[in-house]
Amino acid sequence: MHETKQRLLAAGLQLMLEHGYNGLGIQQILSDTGVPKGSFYHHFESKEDFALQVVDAYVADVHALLEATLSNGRRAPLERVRGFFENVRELYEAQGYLGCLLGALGQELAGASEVFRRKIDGCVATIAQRLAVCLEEARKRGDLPATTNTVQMAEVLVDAWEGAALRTRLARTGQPLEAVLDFCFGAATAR
Amino acid sequence: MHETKQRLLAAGLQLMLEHGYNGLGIQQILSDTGVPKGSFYHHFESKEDFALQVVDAYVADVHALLEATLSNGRRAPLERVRGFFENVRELYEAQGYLGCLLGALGQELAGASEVFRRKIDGCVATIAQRLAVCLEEARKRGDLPATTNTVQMAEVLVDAWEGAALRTRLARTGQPLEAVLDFCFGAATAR
DNA sequence: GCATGAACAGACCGGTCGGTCTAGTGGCTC
DNA sequence: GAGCCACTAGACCGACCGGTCTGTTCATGC
Repeated sequence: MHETKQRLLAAGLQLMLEHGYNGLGIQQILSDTGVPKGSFYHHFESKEDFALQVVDAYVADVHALLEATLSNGRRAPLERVRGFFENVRELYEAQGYLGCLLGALGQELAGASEVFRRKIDGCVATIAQRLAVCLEEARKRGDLPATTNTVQMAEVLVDAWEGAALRTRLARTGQPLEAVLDFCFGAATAR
Repeated sequence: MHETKQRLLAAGLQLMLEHGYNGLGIQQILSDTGVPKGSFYHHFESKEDFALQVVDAYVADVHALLEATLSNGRRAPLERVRGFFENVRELYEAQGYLGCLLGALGQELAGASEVFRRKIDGCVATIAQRLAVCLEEARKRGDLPATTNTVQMAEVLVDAWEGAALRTRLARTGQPLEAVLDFCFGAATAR
């Protein structure tokens, strides 16, 4: 991918986390990156197109992290799932506790834009599906009660996580993230 | 309170849930309510002042519901807490699954506005505190394990709920709300 | 019947928005 | 070295933004 385009996407991720979609003007992206407007509209059809590509880049990173953590055969499957979230928490910390881009854009735009609503819902669902596979593995090993609905549990895990990410954004602390993990993982196993 | 002001606040709640803060123009509020701009700026200092008052009205409703459900002495305390969330779920359903205003504005504005960040964080924390009181009552009765940290549990409950509310907004279903409640209440007691 | 001030009414303002347009530039191919 | 095209560059556009201003209406107290 062209270097200018990459620079724009990287800046877009950071700026959109901070200001949201409507709160972020094209001009600010251009000033921050030193890219002229002509280049921007050469690489992207519109602001919406740009934001959707920023989301794509973001979820690509998430899936890379999923791949890296979930397929690690040496750890127990439940450990791998928790390890994934712990890794994401560290990422949030490095970004100054601004939460999750999917949650931020989802909240802001789901009410007004079907395109974003569907897109982000799909991204979240896909992430949950990958976690569900690993949870199912744990269930079969007896690490989870045999009656556990692992698909639903993965959904709950992701949803609760997104809520904790929002709180992290509000309180500027990582504490909600830890708390939600402790609760969910403590709860799920000891049923 | 003046009737015009009330009309503006009521419309503001609905419109802000749908379009967010930055996505909602003053003009649209005025068209929807038939109120001229002069009246708007007579009742409110600015758009920000308006939004903060919309939030105030929203949390006042939430606290009224908390009062109504939590102080009901006939039900067990844990039942009352769950009953509160069930009531909120019905509210969301009536609004077409647009989620929670605190979550929506929190996500959109926490990164850019300290005023909103602090305000909404405070509102969420206060709600959690009231739930914690009821959870503590449950713990003392033996409905929760004696070791339960009820303050933290209340926080987790609220955070997870906000996450489910976001998902509800994305998927336009009440299902995530039910799932998170089932998980949390099933988990908390059977530890 | 007159003064007062809250509330209504909307024209108007500068600034910023997303987006377009034309021009220029550098490097590749033949 | 001519032609081509991806890319850079930024002036420019109409629309719309939040907010101000001037004026009017109307209920109330005296």
